[in-house]
Amino acid sequence: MPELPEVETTTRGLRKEVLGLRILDVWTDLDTKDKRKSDTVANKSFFKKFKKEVFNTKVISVERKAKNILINLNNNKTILVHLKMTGHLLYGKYKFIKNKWTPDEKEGSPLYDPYNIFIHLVFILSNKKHLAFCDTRKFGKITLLDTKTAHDTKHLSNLGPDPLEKDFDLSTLKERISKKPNGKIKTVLMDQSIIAGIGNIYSDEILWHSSIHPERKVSSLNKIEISSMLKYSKEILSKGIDFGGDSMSDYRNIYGLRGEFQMHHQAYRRTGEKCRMSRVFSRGRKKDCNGVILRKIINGRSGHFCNKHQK
DNA sequence: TGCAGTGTTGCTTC
DNA sequence: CGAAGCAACACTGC
Repeated sequence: MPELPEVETTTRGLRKEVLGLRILDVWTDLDTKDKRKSDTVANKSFFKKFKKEVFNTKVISVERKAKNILINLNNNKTILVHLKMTGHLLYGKYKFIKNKWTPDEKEGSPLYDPYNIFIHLVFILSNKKHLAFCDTRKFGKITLLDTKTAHDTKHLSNLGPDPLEKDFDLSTLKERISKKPNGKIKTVLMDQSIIAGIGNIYSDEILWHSSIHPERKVSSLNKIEISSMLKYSKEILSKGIDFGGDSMSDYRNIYGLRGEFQMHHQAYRRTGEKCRMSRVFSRGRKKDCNGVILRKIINGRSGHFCNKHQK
């Protein structure tokens, strides 16, 4: 479920563990004929070039751009990783047994949570540890770019600003969403070319806190509502990072451990449960919403929202 | 058992 | 051009 907070959590982990290390080798079992993946490591001939180019390079910095992870190397190349639906980057000591990579418990890399790990690519690092790319559904993308022009490539050039950027303010949000006046707000919040980093979970949460129905047309939103979305976009995404990401499904940090944002969902996957919104009036009097969380497919994604307070 | 549902994105179709 | 549908893949849960 990697959205901005999960990708940021992984990026911070990498920054802590792999800066300064060299890449001594790369292994993969990916091999697809899918033309859309011809410029990624899933393509055999691309992987050959990739392996040659990253051989013996040193990791000098790690950054995040929207939901992309950029690992900058000392040869002016950048490894770009997009986790898509089920991708993880895991750091630790692994062993290769029976054609499969497994965490080496003797070396302090415990078997991760009760889910099967599908390691499809492994970087062998100069400290004898590994950076493993684990991706059940194999949607993930790993490619190599020139550092200097990385942001001008098709992978990154069409991304809108990220709500956690300091200068992302009310006028930025207004200007960005106004590009899709007829769009449903949930869909527009998730459109990476409009605003980058928000996906299905966080859009549901942001709209619940903002008391806005996910199907509201952008052009119908007033200034107060847009301010509210701005406030909660920053607040909820930051909270997601503070809790180490959302592991309701299979996201894990680089140590294979769960984040905890799923314990703080108010809307996402709470279908049929009672809405927890309550309004506080003067003299501390509180009024509960008493609504129920509904689930509805909105432009192909399942949206969760309160039938009462989200208007 | 079988099928609907799953965090993302990008290509195809209308 | 823009919006919607669907495909990429493999597993989980009802």
